[in-house]
Amino acid sequence: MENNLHTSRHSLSHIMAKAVQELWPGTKLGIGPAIDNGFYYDFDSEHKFVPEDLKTIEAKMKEIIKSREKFVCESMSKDDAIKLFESRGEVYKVELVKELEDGTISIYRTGEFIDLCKGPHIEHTGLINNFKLTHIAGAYWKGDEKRPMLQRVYGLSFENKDALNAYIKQQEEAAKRDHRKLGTELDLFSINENVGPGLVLLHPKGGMLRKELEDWIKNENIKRGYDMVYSPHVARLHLWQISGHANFYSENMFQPIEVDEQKYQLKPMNCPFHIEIYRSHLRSYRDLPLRYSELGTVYRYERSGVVHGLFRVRGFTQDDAHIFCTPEQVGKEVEDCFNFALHIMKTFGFKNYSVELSVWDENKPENYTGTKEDWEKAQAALEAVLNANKVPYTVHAGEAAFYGPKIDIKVVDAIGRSWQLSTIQFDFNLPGKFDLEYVGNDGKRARPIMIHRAMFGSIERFMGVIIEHFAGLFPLWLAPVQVKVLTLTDNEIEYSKALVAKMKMAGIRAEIDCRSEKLGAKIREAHVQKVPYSIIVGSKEAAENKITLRLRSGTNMEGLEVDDFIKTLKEEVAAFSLENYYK
RNA sequence: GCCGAGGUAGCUCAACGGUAGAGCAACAGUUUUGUAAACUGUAGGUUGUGGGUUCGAAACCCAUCCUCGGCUCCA
Repeated sequence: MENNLHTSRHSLSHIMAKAVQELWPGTKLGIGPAIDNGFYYDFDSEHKFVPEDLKTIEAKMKEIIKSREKFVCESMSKDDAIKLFESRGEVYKVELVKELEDGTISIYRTGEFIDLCKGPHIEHTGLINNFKLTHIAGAYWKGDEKRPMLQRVYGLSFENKDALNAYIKQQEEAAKRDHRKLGTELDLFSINENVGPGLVLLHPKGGMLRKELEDWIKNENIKRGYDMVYSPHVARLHLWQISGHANFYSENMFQPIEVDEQKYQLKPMNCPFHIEIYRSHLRSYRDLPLRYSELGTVYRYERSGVVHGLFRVRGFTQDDAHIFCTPEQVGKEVEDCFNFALHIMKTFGFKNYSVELSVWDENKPENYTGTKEDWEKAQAALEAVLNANKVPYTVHAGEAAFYGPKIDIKVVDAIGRSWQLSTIQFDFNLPGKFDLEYVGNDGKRARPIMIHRAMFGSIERFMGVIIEHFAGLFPLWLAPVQVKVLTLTDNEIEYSKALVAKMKMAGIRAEIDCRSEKLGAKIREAHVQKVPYSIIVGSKEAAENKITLRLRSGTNMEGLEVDDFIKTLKEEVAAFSLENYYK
């Protein structure tokens, strides 16, 4: 069934291309594959597609579908294929054919329409039963920004109309948990035009969420033997020249600023600072491994079209750490980092994540520092950890950092895009650049190995991901407001204020809602703001010195002792638990 | 950065060449409420910004900034 769907999606892309060429003769074809939810085709056309064209194309496609035209496969020699596509002006197809290995080439005809294609296809166009064109976007030919930009038309297609509608419905539901939308609704953060693109303002509730995350990760670091360090946001450009960032990373850096005729650079990474701390003493093998951690705020110049909510910003804080160790220690250190990352996935309840091993592109050594031998050794070391832990992973060539290979963990956002969180990176560039040393047990100087790692990745991105993951319904320990006390009348204000004060003293984030609104309105507001627990106080509660608890689900628990409630709440918080999450 | 679509009140949107409006939120008053929105009123905008066209511009043109969907790139 899955294969059939893939085939019919691919056939749809042919039908769309045929429709477009009939509507706008002279349109050249790029590529047109089936994708996860449908299909697309890239066109080079003098006609600039506008959204209204989608309806026109759809109508034309429906005609083609009605005509039940056959998909006919033909084989021919490479030379004949080149001649055929040249005669039709299909320059992109000619380029594709030329890249194919010598031998027989297959093409598919649908009436007059011809496409280079290895198939398979459905038998005839009449077998298509549903599709919907969704949007137009630009896409570089062969994904290369130096090549022409083609116009890509996307379409959706599923087994049947119900499945298509279900998909559209699901996307609409997913959009409701978009962190940018929830960020405004729950008053967590804003990104303001005066401040600048990609620069985040955390409002009090977002600030509290971040504080909880920071406390948690600092604790986890300390438990695992990390030291905490702090470093400045700028440093002399000289530092970045030593590290190589000024050469290999300059495209991603803000322009230097001049102070007292010296150039200073806003930091895009924290590594050089931690290295300078390492260099502040002569180190012994007995000192290693040294693990320096910092919530380091970095600034990167991101091109204007790529910033995206909290996911891709220009100023962000990494839960960064650098581990300096001997070659013998490196395997265990990488493994510990990897398990740390898995611990995060578990604590926050992520089940849908993927592990990637990012290695260099050996055809482009000029983009990297280090020798071939370095790279192969390091990649083998990372691979060994993944294999030993029996983790499924994929290898991505050319996605390594310029200074070394890495293990990345990615999670999927509300609408299916995947974002990198944890990263564990090998570095054989910086120890050499900064001439790092330690004294071995033989009394000789040796070069330490350096590992960069971030577990959340960046706190901003991580916050964005958990906002979507929990759809704003944070587990108790993360909820910016944990308890809202709702008064029934003004007579209960005094008792309620005392309750709030008592909870605050116990370390619970409680607020009062004593507006002159009806109880229903206060409950609604607390619900919309996704507060985990509400306490309702009327004359009965105040007289008996008790509380009525209302859970997020709507369940009520009457006649509770305040002290008991505080105790249970504190236990739930301390457990960092997702157990009570759905109650 | 590139292709395309957009920026109107705090939020969601309307008006689309002829006096900028609505709902929610905010604020004030009234109401004192028992489980998902009380009532009345008030205030809030050089329509992103800067130019231009026009008797007249939120609307048309140019530039620029920002946002969104992709591409490319990344934590």
